[in-house]
Order: sequence, then structure tokens, then C-alpha cells
Amino acid sequence: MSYDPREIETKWQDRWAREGQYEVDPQDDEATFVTVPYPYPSGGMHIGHARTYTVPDVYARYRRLQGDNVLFPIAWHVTGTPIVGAVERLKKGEADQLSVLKDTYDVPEDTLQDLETPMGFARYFVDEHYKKNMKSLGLSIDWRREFTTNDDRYSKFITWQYETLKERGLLEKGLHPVKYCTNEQNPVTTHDLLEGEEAEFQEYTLIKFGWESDGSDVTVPMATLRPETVYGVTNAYIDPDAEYARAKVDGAEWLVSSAAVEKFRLQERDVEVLEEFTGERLVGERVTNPVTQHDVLVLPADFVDADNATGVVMSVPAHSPDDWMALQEAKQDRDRMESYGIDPDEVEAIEPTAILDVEEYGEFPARDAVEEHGIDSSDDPALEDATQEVYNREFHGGVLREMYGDYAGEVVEDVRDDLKADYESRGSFDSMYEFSEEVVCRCGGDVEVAKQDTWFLRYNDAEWKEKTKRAVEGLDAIPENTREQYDHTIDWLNEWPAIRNYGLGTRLPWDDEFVIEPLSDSTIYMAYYTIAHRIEDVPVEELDRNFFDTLFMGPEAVDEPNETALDLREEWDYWYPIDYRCSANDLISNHLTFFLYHHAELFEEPKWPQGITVMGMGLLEGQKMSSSKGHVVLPAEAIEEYGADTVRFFLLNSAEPWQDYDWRSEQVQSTHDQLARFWTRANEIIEDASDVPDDPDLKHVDRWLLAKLQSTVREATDAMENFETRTASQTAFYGFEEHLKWYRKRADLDRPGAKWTLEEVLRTRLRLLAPFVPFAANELHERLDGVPVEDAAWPEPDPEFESARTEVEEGLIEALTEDVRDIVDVTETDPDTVRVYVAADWKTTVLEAVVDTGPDVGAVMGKVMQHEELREKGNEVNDLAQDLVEFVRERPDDEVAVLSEVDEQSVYESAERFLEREFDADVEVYREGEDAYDPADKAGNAVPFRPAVHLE
RNA sequence: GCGAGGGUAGCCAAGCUAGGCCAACGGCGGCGGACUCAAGAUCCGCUCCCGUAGGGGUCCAAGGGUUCGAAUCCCUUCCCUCGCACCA
Repeated sequence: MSYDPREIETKWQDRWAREGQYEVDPQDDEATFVTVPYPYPSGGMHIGHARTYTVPDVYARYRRLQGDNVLFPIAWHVTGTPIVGAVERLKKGEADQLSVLKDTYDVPEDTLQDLETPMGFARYFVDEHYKKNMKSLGLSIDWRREFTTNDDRYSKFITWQYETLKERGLLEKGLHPVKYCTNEQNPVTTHDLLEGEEAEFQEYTLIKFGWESDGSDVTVPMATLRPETVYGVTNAYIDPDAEYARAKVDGAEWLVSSAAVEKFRLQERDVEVLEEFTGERLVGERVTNPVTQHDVLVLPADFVDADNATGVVMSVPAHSPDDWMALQEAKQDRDRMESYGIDPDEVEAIEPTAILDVEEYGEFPARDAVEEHGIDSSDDPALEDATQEVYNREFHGGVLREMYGDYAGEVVEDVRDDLKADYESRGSFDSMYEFSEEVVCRCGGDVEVAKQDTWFLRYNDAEWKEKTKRAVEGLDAIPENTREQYDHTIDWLNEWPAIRNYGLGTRLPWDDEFVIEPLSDSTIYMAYYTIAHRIEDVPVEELDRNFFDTLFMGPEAVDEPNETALDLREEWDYWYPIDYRCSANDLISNHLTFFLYHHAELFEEPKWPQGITVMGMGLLEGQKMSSSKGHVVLPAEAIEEYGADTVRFFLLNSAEPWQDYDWRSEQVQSTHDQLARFWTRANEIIEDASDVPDDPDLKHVDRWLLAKLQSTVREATDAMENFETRTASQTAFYGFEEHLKWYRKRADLDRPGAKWTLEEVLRTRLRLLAPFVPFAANELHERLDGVPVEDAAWPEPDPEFESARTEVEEGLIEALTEDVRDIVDVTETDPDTVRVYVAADWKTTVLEAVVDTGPDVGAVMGKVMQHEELREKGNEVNDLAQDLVEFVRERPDDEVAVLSEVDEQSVYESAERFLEREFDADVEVYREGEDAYDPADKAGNAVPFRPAVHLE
């Protein structure tokens, strides 16, 4: 019977849908609840997504076979801007977007207009991609519970969550930097950018130098990323030709570049320009360092970028290679200084001030670095490397000198933030945001940092952190090494802006100008699954605080419990907590940790998540997948080509869930071929099933194969308990195929005993493989036993067939076969006779001594020498004892323990016929001594469990 | 820089958490054979080097160390991937 996966797959898919196979409700069996992040349908589904959702499915199917009542639900995440953005780009007719939709995801031309609303767009990909694919993949989802995060009832749930958090003081209002397009006058997301997607917000410290101008005090803020160098400032630079302005900033008079004026406005400062002029105005002036009170000279410099930060910079030549070179050049360029009315001698007199010590350099690190890199001009590209090197070393190893008072003797890294905050509080410093690189909007407009009012989640709250840490403690973190990543994330997690200005989702309950952002509206929604199908019957108006309080906190928590909520509470109570959350490993640092935070806060400890399994990334033919480049494989195509079972099996078998995997079509094809072979052989066994006796006569090889089956069950079960899908499927499938290969060679398969054995093996393996290849496994199991495999149970090892002795015995035959083959290969002969010599009895006596006394040559010899017969053999015994000590030491204990039960000679004799077939030669088995026919004098080489061999 | 994960034979990739059954599972590719008119599929064997007796040599990023014994433990160095926040 040929393997046509699509035929059986559609059959089972229909049957599951018809019977509502995976629709589950509370009952007596133990509840298991697994979830996976709901898909974000801002585009189609590719093979990487297929794996994401198959991992929990395999575990769900495993738990069901173990007898659990398992819930595996799904929903759709549509919150935020990506879908809105995608629709915008579609409506604008952007070529890239059209290509992704039409070429990568095969959206028909005449359907495109349906995608021109956000929910229409989402709906298309949900229906045409996600749902279809999930069903053809055979995911055991309870489809009654699906919803979107834009649904009214879901919003009521999120509203409850955020009102509760606000009431508990875990939400806070504040200002926050955002990317802001100065052309569109709107905040923008990374997706909206043409350039600078990698740009980071940098917080510059502004050191407020003072300038006396026409009798009034003007602040000249110098922007720096190294505020601790304030004591090393020797002069300042300004671009003499750029536009600058004197302006009232938050009530004080400042001098900054005209560009900076705009930045300050965006950063929520009150700015009023008093007059504008070029930078030359400040050249040659003296400004006062607010910390040291020293006056320093302002020099002209064309390397100053007036568009960056304030457009005025301070110079620390001792510690900045840039500044060092600039100062050297300024000193040499006397004419230029004079042209600006500066006395060149005054410039000449400027000396660097060293303010910290660092191991790698002498008094002036900047000078040393410049010399080391052989830099002789400020245009030298190596200057950047030198600067980076000095900055790094000084940051991690620079020790501040005595002028720093309380901070003297400290390393920069440890005190920079404190020092900065300190001077800021004294009014000497201020700060502003700037990007690390230029950022340009898709509209072509310049993007700047703006500060906006935002609501934050207070993830830095000490009590909340502590609670969440406890949640991590109680968690089954898979793999275990992710545990410290959660802890680490909790440690550094700060306030998180939880709202956006626009996008889909739930409005902030007390300010509907804002919408709750995607990472914040997806932290406890798993609880919503437990009631999602039944809450549909509750009028939206009824879903108030009281309703959800009743539902999640119980009747005691409210004055008047809502009856419907009380009813639904039973569902929630039955399914919660989550047993396993399967998610991506790169989400540990935000989403997964938020998930823990919110559970820890909003639910009682018994309802906290039990486990998180993290999943690795996918590659396609060794390369990153990319929908914009069309470098993706669509699940529908893969399933059509190979079948869903092959796709599932490949995805789960090629790596453990948390490891990265690589979809290679060549390998997938090979997986398909292996499954096809399995299918063919299974059907042969099923066709033979009528000949199989109830009480078979089992031979040694049959028992051996059955013993291997038991250890396979044991290993596969252990692996599944740990989510090791690769190990489990590898063991049950490929591992066992190796045993079968040997078995087919060794056994006479026409015997009733062999047929019984093969049927038993098939039945058990179908159960072990059912989670991975549910279609084929169900079909075959039903043909074999009359019921689908999912109605059967996960196998347990049968003690009757476990036998270390049988395994050791069969191992001897394998080893002997291999030895003979080796000799044949090496000698390139084709023997007529194979003589096998089992070691003499006295050698066995020595082995027994080793087994008894343990692998210690001295002790063994002591014991053995008590035998007179052995004493006579002296050195020979000593050599043998050494060999056997090695032999025992290298073998596992349970194997050593059964050695004495094994009768080597009869084991080989029982395999004579097999060996004769294998080598097409006569096989004779002798015992060393005992008048063995030994023409080549080989018998003496025999050692217990390593017979001597002679070929002729 | 900080945090995490890696570097294994032509390629992919096990094993390393509990050191010895490791020349190192398995797959792909390659070579040879069986079957066949032939191809495909399937099956069998080989695939680090040397070797006319089951052996020996060298090897698991590089270099040290611990040990009777290390791919596996410790130290140092080099290289790669991912995350580092307002992006889902």
C-alpha cells in the first residue's frame, strides 16, 4: 500500500472537525493547559510559525495519551500598529508591500481590496493562512475559544486588568522619549523608518557652562556622553559658521544651536528664541565650568556638528583622542586663531588636565593612544578606533583622581550615574536625548527625539519584582538555564511605557486618547481562554470590574458576586494555572517576563504559571527567513508536497524545541521517505495480523527486540516529560529502526513468534509516535487495533520483557559478527570455515574474580592467586587480569551484574546458522583447550566475552 | 560593554548536565554491491590515515591543567550567533 499522506490527512482532519475531537470541558481527569503566543496576523504564515504551534501540540497530544484532559487554545493578536501600518503601505501601493502580499503570500489580486482595513487584513491572514494551516497541520486546538484582541469582550477584560493595576499603584504617568517625525508631526515606529532603524536613544548630559554676555548670565550647555570628565575640560569648541540662538529655556537664558532649539521644544521644554546669530559670536569668549569654576576659551572648529545635541562641545584633550588632535591642530594654526581675534599664545598655553588613571596608559591616555595608532591628523580614520579604545578602557578601568572628592578612587563604570545625578540635582548638569545616528522617516522627514506623556508599568517596583522572582522560583523553566535569564531580566527591568497614541486594541480606560500596546495587553490573556467560548453569551455591558473580580478573585472579594461570573469561575478554576507556556527564547527579556509579572500580581500563587518552554529560531536552507525577500516556505506548500506528518516530524525531530533548527528541503524529503518506508512496513505487518497467535513461541532474538522496545519506551517517556521532542522521536523512530535492521537480519520473520513480536513493536511505536505523526499513527493504529491511537494509552515498559542478560547475549553476537567482518575486510579473503573459540574456564574464573572484587588489579591478583591452577600460569594470569579490569571498568554496572549468567558458548552455538548465512561459510564453535581443532593456534587469544576467531 | 548560547570528521548534526562501552549516533552527499533490460525506488557494505587477523596512529576551535583515563571537568585565548527595551 503506497503512502499518500494527503489522503489520510484530510480524512482525519474532517473526522476531528466533525466530532469536535479537541473541544474540551472540565471533567474528572486531570487538567493540562498548554498555550503558545497567539499569532500576529500582520502577514502570512511561514514554516517557522508552523513549528512554533506544533511544539505545544505535540506535548498536548502526549499528555492526552497519558490520560489528561488537555486544553490547547488559540486566538489572534491584532493590537498596535503593525497591521495598521501594513494596510497603510498597501493602500499607498508600496511595491515592497505588494510584493510581500502577492508573491510571498500568494494573495490573489482581486482579494487585495478586502485587506484595506486593519481587521479585513487580519481576517484574511487568519482565515486563509493561520486557520487553514493549523488545521492541516493537525493541531489539536479547541476552536470554540478563538477571539481577537480587538473584540469588545476582550477589551473589557483588559480594562479590568489595567484598572486593577492602576488602583494598586503599578501604573504611573510620566514623560518618555519617542521617535517623532518632524514632517508628519507624529510619533513613528521602527516600521515607518527609511533610515536609522538601529538608532538608539542616547541621553546626553548637558554641562551648564556659564557665559557673561552684555551683563546677563547665559548658560552654554555642553553635550557629552562622559559627564565624569568635567574636571578635565580645557576649552570648548563651536562651529563659527552654523546658526545659533540665544533663547529662554524653561525660564533661563541659554545659548545653543538653532537645531537644538527645535529639539528642546520637542523634549517638552519651554523655549523662546531671543536672538539668532552664527557661532562666531561665542568664539574667543570665555565660559565658566560650573563644577570647577574655571574659565575656558571657546575655539572655532568645523568638526562640531551643530545638528547634533546642543552644537557646543567641551574639550578634554587628556582623555579624548579627538580632542587631543583638535587641540594640537588649533595650536599650530596660529593664523586661523588670529583671524578670529584669539591670541595664539593663549591657545598655545592650554595644557591637558588628567583626571583619572587607567592601567593601560600613562599620564595622558589620549596622547598614548594617538601615538600607538600612529595618528598624525584629525582626518585619520584610525582616530575613531583610538577614541573607542580609550573610552572603553577608561569606562571599565579608569580610576578617578583626588579632585573628585567623594568619587575619588572609584572606577568610572561604578559612579558615572551617581555623579551625574548628583550634579544634576545641584543644577550644574542637565540632560537631553539624541539619536545615536541619523533617523529618517519613510515620508522623508527628519525624525527627532520627542518627549511625550505616557503611562508606565512600574516593573521597577521592588515588591512587584520580589513577587515575580518567587514566580520564577516555582517555575519549570525549560531548558533550565533560562531561569537565570528571567531573574536577570527582572533585575534590570525598568518602567515600561504601556500605551501608544494610535493602533488597534483596548483604549486606556481613563484616557481614551491612548491605546494599550501589544506587549502590555497580552500578559494574562491565557486566563481568558478558559472562558472565551462562554463569555460570548454574556452581554458586553455586564463585563465590569465586579464581573471579573468575581471571576478571578472569587465571591469573597466582592460585595455582590456576579452569578454568571461565579459559574464561569469554575471553568477558570479547573484549567488554571497554565502548565506550559511555549514561547520564543528572544521573548524572555520582555514578553515572558511581563507574563510572569502580571500573573504574580493579579492571581493567587497557586494560579501562577507552572512552566515555560522556550523555542529556538528557524533557518531556511541555512539562512534567515525573510518574507520581504521571499525567502520563506509556506506551510500549505510544504504540506502539499510532503504531507503534514512529514512537516511535523521534521520540525520536531531536527532539533529540541529550544534549539535553532534549519529547514532543508533535502532533509525534509529524506524524512518523508523514511515515513513512507515505515508506512509500507507497518501495512505489511497489519496485513499479516490474522496469522499472529495469542500465545507465541518467542525466540531469543524476539525477546531481545522486545527488551529494546522496553528501553525505548522508557527513554521516550523520560524525554517527553522534559519536552525533549527530538530525543523522544529520535529514540522511538530512528533509534528503533536500527534495532529492527539487526532483527530482520537475525530473525526468521516467517515464524509466528516473529510476527507477534513485530506486531507488538508496531503497536507500541505507533503510540510513541502518535504525538509527532498523528495522522499516520491514527490511521495505522485503527487498521491494526480497530481504534485510533488517540483513544489508546501511552505505553509503559513491560517488566516481563526487560532483560539486561538478553541484551548482553545479543550484543555478543553483534560483536562477533563485526569482528569476523573486520577480519574478512582486512585480509580480503572469503572464508569457507569460521572457527570461534570461547575462552577457557580458568579465564572465566579470573573474570569472576574481577567482577567480585571490583576493577583493581592488585586485589584481583590477590584473590586469584589462591587458586593453585592459576598460580601456575603466573604472568599470563596477570596480563589477563589487567585486560579484564579494563573490560569491567568500561562497562555499565547492570551489564557487569549479569555477566555470570551468560553462557557464552551456547550463545555462539545458537547463532551458528545466522553466521553461516551471513558469511556463507561453515561455522564451528569450540572451547579453548578441550581438544579444540585449532590449526592456526588462535584459541589462546580468546578472552571471556571476546572469543578468538580463525578464518580458513 | 552586559546577558545568553555555540564552535565535533565533506556538509548538517548527536554526545558533552552524572569523565571510560567514542574514531565518536544519525542524516545528507560520495564510493562499491544486490535487484533491474535500464533508470528510479528499495536493500546491503564502505566513507580520518596506515595495516593481507579483529590492530595501530592522529582527532572533537587553539593552548595549558586535573585524572590511571577527557570531545566530555578547570583555566586562558580566538571566532560565531542572539537579546539589551518602547519593536511585535
